[in-house]
Amino acid sequence: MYLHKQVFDAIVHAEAAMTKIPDGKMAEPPTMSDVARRAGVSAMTVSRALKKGSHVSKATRERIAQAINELGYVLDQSAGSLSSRRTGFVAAIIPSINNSNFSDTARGITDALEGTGLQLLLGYTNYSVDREEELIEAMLKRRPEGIILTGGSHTPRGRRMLEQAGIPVIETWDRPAQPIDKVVGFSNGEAMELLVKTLAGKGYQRFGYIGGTTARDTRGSQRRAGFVRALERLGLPSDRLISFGVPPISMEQGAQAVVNMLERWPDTQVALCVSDLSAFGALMECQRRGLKVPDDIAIAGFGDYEIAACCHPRMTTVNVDCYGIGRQAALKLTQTIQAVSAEPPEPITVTGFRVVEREST
Amino acid sequence: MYLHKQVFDAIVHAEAAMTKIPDGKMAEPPTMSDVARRAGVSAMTVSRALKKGSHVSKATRERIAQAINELGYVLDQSAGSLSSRRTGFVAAIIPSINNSNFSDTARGITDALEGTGLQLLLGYTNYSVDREEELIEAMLKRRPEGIILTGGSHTPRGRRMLEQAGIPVIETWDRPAQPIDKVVGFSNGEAMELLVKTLAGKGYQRFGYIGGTTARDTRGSQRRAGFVRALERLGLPSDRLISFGVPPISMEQGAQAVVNMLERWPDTQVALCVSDLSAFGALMECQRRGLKVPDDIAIAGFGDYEIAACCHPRMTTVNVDCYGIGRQAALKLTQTIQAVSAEPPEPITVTGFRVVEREST
DNA sequence: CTGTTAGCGCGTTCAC
DNA sequence: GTGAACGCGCTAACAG
Repeated sequence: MYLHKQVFDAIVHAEAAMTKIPDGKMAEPPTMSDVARRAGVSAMTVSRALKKGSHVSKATRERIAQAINELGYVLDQSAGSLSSRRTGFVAAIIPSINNSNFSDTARGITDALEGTGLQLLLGYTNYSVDREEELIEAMLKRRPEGIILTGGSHTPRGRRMLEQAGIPVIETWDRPAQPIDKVVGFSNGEAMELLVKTLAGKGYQRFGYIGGTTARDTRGSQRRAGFVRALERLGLPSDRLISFGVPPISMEQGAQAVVNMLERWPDTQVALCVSDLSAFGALMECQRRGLKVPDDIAIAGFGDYEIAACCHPRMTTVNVDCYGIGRQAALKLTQTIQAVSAEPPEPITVTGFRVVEREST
Repeated sequence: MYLHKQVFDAIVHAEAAMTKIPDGKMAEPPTMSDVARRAGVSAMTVSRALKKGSHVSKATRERIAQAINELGYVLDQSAGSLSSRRTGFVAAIIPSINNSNFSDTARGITDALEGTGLQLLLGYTNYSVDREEELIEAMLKRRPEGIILTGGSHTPRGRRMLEQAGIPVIETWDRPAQPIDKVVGFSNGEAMELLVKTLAGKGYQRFGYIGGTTARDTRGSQRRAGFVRALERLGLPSDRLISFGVPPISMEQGAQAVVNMLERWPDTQVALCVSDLSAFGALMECQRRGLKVPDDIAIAGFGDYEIAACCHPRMTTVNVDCYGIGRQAALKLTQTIQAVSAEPPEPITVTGFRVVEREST
């Protein structure tokens, strides 16, 4: 599959560099030495010219720039990292990329990394801890300078790899009982408790809960636990729980679940859903069936997705600082990396949440 | 920031490897030689044992496995790639991760890469070609074995880097006039034309279009062009065009745009939107204003997002094979990589689309 | 089945 | 301001 370097070099230097070789195969990219030769300097000088803040005379810098241009040279960073012992990227693992809560977190990470010389390498697990373990290993093989995880549940082997990786580890979106290293998150249970209390304060008494199978979605099961806890404290019944399939939870599942709930407990006053997406599905299904929301049944979600602010009626939900979680996680990461020279950051940052009351309750 | 390797080694080998050094700094990860020493073999044998399909005796394989376990060793793939000249990953650049159309494509890529030994490295541009150029460079610095792009519009420099990278390049979600290399996509213009024709066939005559500022969203502007073209062919007016801000287009923008449209052209019969998300925003806004959809005004979207099938009334839209685009792009990529030994794939694959008629029209 | 040698492309380090 | 030697951690190639 690969030609010998020498063979390539012969061709590359005979033809113009970096064009297609006659038989259709691709040429090898030029190296720093190729650039150096063309510019009449040493490779070291090219390396310096490519790094900002290093002293190279204007004249040679320009000759090098021209050579780079002519050859279409792109630095081989993997070779550079080997030598400098810095790979220049951090890994982040999120459950799903198609979920604006988590992609907002990714955006927060990206933004906070801006200007640090660190790049984000993103992976997604589809809510599977086994897939997470695979990803952790695949990431660590590339030697990230830090790693950001979603949640505090990992396989034993995944956890062990993280502990031994010798890099900062930030767990987010949760408050793990036994953090691996640093944490940026909030209690999903408390957030759901707050929602229940807020709605109970408005007079609702018969609450139902719609969520996914608990085993697979840690944050979802914490929200459910918070739901039950809050109702128990209020002395209200807490047994109206509908579970549907595994995450990623779909809108359609919310639609089916609310039907299920109204069949079993027709006098339910308010349905709380594990996320705005299932809440939206429930809301639309109610409308389809001619039920008035919130008069016939109230509905609330979790996450404050765009859809919650835009649907009709607008959805009551819990806003969590997705973007801020990402920003602060990345910040804590870079601070930890620089901790040799500066003060190490706090091990735990608790992020806020708040109930957003809208028309659906 | 970093200690000398020697210093680390001294500490690491004095203490147990890979634990925190007393003062809180992290230890360097163990190397293959560390594992080899502990297992009483050469580094090369460790390398072989780590690679499936290579012949290492059961006894030594087990000793190595134990040493790896005890040390918590994880292969340094970046060093390996330098030597083997294979990085084991492909790059994909999509406009937004928080968009189920594109994340479905990413999922298709991931799935098609399964078992090939190739990993996906994902980047997102926020619909900016400048950001795309940055990403292309950042990706190429890590030497991907192939690259998958969204759309056919790139900066001149981005295009040049891609042409010279010496790796397969797949442009997707579009049919570029001058492809860089291979293409997996469809004509966004034709797809929108088909939607217009289908709805005209149902008797609609006064069409409006809601989309983003055209300069920034190539696929959006192609859809708009298709809209205009189809109406001209049908001899119907094609001047009812509402443009709102830059992508990513939000639901809220769709809501504002439909209001705008109904103020300017109150007798509009059907509003076509650049995507289901803006169409949904428009739909909800109409309901808020007491307009009946589709009786007072019909609405259609583009993309067949989950929300289109779930909202009330359900949304007419154009289904495009997002997942299939990803699958086929990755397939074409791996086929091209292996093309030295096998048949090279077709340069262009055209993917399908179809109108999904629902209740909103 | 296993070891040795060499070198991947670059940055560190030191010398000039 | 510039260059030469060396090594990062690993694997290809060859030898045994």
